[in-house]
Amino acid sequence: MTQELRIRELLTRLARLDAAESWSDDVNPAQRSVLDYLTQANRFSRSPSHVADYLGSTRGTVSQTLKSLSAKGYVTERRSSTDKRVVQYQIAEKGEALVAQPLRLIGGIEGLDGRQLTSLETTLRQTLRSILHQNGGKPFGLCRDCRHFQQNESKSFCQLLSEHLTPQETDLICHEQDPA
Amino acid sequence: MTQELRIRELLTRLARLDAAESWSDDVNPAQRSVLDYLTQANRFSRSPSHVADYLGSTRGTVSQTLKSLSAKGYVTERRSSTDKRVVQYQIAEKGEALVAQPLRLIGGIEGLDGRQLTSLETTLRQTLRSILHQNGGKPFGLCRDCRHFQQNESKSFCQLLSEHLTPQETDLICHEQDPA
DNA sequence: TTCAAATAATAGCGAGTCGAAACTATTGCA
DNA sequence: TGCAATAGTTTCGACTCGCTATTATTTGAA
Repeated sequence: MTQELRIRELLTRLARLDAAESWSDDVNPAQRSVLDYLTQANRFSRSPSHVADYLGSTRGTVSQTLKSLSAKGYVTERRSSTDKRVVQYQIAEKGEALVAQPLRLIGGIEGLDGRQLTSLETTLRQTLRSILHQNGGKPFGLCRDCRHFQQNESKSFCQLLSEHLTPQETDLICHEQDPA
Repeated sequence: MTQELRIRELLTRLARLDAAESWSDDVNPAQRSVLDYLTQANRFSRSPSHVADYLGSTRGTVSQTLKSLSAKGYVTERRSSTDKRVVQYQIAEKGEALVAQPLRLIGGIEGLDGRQLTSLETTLRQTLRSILHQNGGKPFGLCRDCRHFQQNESKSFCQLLSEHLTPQETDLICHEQDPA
């Protein structure tokens, strides 16, 4: 048993325990992951395709998950006016309340000291980048770390989409993000 | 967004990408997790109950998963002679071959340097221990790290189960393990 | 010794995931 | 204008998951 295999085991086991716990009354782990993503993604990145790309899933599966969440009132959906094919999802209050609930994994992570936390985040992020590179996947990084991000006198702008950005939006995930 | 939440996201996202990839022709991620566990667990720890405890799942679910794996020839099952209620599963050659296949997550982890690897393993293990403690769960540690483990002149013995152990067995997971 | 409680495994239910493939509606480009 | 690409949905079959019985078997206490 190599160290790499042991680490994979640890990683998947932690995630599994977290998933087992993240069941709530009527939201399963996959649905919760979608809610987690929606709270972090900007308004250009909340369609079924983007969620599917982010989660390594398929449009079909995510479409069903979003429909189910919508039916239960955790998200709201709206057809885009500019491109009538796309549907923009938005987390509802009920969804935000659920995401805010604490989980044991968080509790476990909180037991680590500051140096360990920073080191852990760096290492995991590096691993993720490497996997995404192998997959040819998008990085889904933050708006403000993007090549197309522009800031003038506290006003932010996306050059790619030609859109103005509110201050909060610069800290959200964008599906078009291309690290600067 | 706190650092703890970001780390949870990273962890679950890595696991999800790994799961998405770990589909093979006819084995899904949950089934693969069971196979992974069976390759690491000793002969006292391979019943549906133990697998369920380890994976944070339920006996019902695991029972079906094992039946399915058995039907496809990845594991073999045998009724215990001492306690006729228990079923002992055993990984088959076909199962071992599948588990040995490399995954992208492993590739990503391999990109880390030695210090990072060790630090990552330590930190994840510490987090896991903390979560299990909150859950009241069993640690599922290795035989040789157990309170009931005894070694005399290269002969190993489990005091709890009054069983002799082969050298290989001392490096396997035991459901009764109680850290020394 | 006997009999009830505990334990191990399994079965059935309903909602939902998952990948894959088929299908509809739009958009964009040549 | 027309046809390929794209976004989303739907359907299919196998399976997971929590839940609630149900059946063996074992254990422990009267």
